[in-house]
Amino acid sequence: MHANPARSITTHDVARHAGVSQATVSLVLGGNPRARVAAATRERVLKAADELGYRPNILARALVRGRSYALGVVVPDLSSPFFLEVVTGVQRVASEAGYAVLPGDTRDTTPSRHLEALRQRQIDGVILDGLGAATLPEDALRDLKVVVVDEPSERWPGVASDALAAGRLAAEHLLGLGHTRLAFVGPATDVHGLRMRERGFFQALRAAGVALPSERLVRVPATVGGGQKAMKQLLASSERPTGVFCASDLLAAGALKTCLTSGVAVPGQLSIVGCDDVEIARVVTPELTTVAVPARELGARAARLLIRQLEDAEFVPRPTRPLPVRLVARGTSGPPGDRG
Amino acid sequence: MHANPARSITTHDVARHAGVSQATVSLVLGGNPRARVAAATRERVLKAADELGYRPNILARALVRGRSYALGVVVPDLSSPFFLEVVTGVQRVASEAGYAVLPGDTRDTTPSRHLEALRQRQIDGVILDGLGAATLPEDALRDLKVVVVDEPSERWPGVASDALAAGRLAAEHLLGLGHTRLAFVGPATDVHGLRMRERGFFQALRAAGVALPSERLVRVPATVGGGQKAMKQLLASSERPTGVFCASDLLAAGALKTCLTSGVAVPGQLSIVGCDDVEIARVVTPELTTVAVPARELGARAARLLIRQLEDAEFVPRPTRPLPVRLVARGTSGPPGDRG
DNA sequence: CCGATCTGCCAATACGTATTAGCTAATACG
DNA sequence: CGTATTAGCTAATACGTATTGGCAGATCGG
Repeated sequence: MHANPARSITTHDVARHAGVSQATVSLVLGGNPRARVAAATRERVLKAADELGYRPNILARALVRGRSYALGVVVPDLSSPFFLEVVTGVQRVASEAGYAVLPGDTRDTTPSRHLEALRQRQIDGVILDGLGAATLPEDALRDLKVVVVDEPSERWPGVASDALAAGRLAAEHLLGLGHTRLAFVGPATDVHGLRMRERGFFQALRAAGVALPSERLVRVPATVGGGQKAMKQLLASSERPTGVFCASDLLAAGALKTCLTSGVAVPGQLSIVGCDDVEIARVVTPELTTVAVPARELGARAARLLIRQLEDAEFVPRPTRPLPVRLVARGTSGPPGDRG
Repeated sequence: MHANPARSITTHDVARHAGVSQATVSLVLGGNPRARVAAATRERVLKAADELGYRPNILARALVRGRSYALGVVVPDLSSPFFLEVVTGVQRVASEAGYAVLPGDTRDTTPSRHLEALRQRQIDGVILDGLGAATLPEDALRDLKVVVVDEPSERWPGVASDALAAGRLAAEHLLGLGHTRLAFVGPATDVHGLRMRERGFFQALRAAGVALPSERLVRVPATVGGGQKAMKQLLASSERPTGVFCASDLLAAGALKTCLTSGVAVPGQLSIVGCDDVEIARVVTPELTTVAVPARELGARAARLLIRQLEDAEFVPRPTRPLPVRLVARGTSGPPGDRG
């Protein structure tokens, strides 16, 4: 009935136009540089391809090569600036290398279901961040290359930030300012990176001989709203903390907001330290003191690690050093009891 | 040499296991409900597919059907919460309908180049937002279904918010509070939606007989930094405005920040109205008065419109009414000269 | 009981590309 | 000049699925 009105240019068209076979066109344009083709022929093919505006059909290529040149990235929540930044890093590196990226989060699905959808698209590999990858069912990742972010694993290679140091730096900063009544705000989670932030914080407190009673350990969802709620709770507690470490900047922003609207001076009466150093840290007033985590770099490295595995069958990933984090002292931290 | 170690289950495998032909399997599983297959046979095939854990190879399907079930979304900047929200809306609807989404921005590439990459992936259609789509080269979109967001066009169907009303509502809100020394802060852009916000604002001023001298029209990039810069400029001007409309919440957040750090009371000495109502509007203190734009709904509708075109060849998109916006009065606006 | 009609299935082919085995012609070498 | 070798190309096939034309058997009408 209807011949496709605007069928796209194929290798067959190029072949006809250049007076060679389709196979030869494929040899020239198929990306295989070691193919033996006479220089003159190669020229003719390239010229014909150019004139016709040939563009390879990546789907067809994927089908025959068994490689789709597409990667998945799965995070809990793409609206979280931290994860978004990770994905951005992945995107940059991947598209540079000719890979497409299919980002997805698990806000309205489960990791397994999402991975299933990705598998049907024949993605070559996937980057997992913030999912507690260890708890995923065995075969959700079958014959898929996997790289995990911020989560050490026997099964898969990964990249990580120095989350332990993040917690420690926050603690040392507050302790160094003279705070001893401290609080921790974070989500109840089995995500390794977040657990490590927490652990680093408590280790440093213990090392300094500072105790933290359980009423100053507040568990809330890692959102702005969670931060507000946590701070309300802390302000109402019998012995108010003078320094609070929030496991993410969103939490810290929420905590700060509650302070400002409750008339609690920051950092005069209360110091707040966040974690991540995402844009929001510099938007609120005063700007957040926080621990900078190289999210984009994490994503970029994860992508490189994954692609390297895909392109080089020999490549065996070695465990890598965690990426350093650093404390960025800004406006929400200062000595305790200082009203100015 | 190496037979694929874990080749996935194909229709052939299912066929063998069920004792039917591959064609029959395809008829049963190929999604074509009007296929004539005996109930008993259909059962056998479904059972076999289930037992083997068959999952269709979408790439192969795409190749033969000439449809990839993948959509592109192109925006200027995915780190902008507004565009991100649009993309989220697209994602939701698209994945519901079995389409994959390839989001991309043009921060480090051009629209044309990005579209070229998407074309090679054989995407079925693309949603464009904030790109000044009218200026795209003709054939960057050849044989692609296109839907534009916030941009009326002869060539392509689209969905839009009532950007004119957004500007007008902001103006009327400020005028209604008694402000007459107003300012506008926005990017220099040819993006239609942003132009309309601007136009709506100025129309309402004119209707009220309020003039706005050019020194109170400030052009800066639509970022937090841009907002800070713009506000610095306005505060330094000979006749300070008492009310400022910023074309986006990021700008407004930046403007607010400059006020807070400069000791200018908001809304006591200066009122600020943003636009978009993204999360940041409720994170800053005081919370931003802003015009809520249904970004996610825009994305969702754009996706539905695009998919509808793809699935139903008969479907002819009709121009649609712009989505309503509404003013959300929060903490950054109040009567002029009020020091409280 | 025979032709017509319909049902249910399958063989074959196509989609666009990559890859391999093999063919031809040219070159090398004795 | 004859044979071995190589360079350069092509025919054929595969990837996994969808689709169509047709075939065998069943059903129906008279």
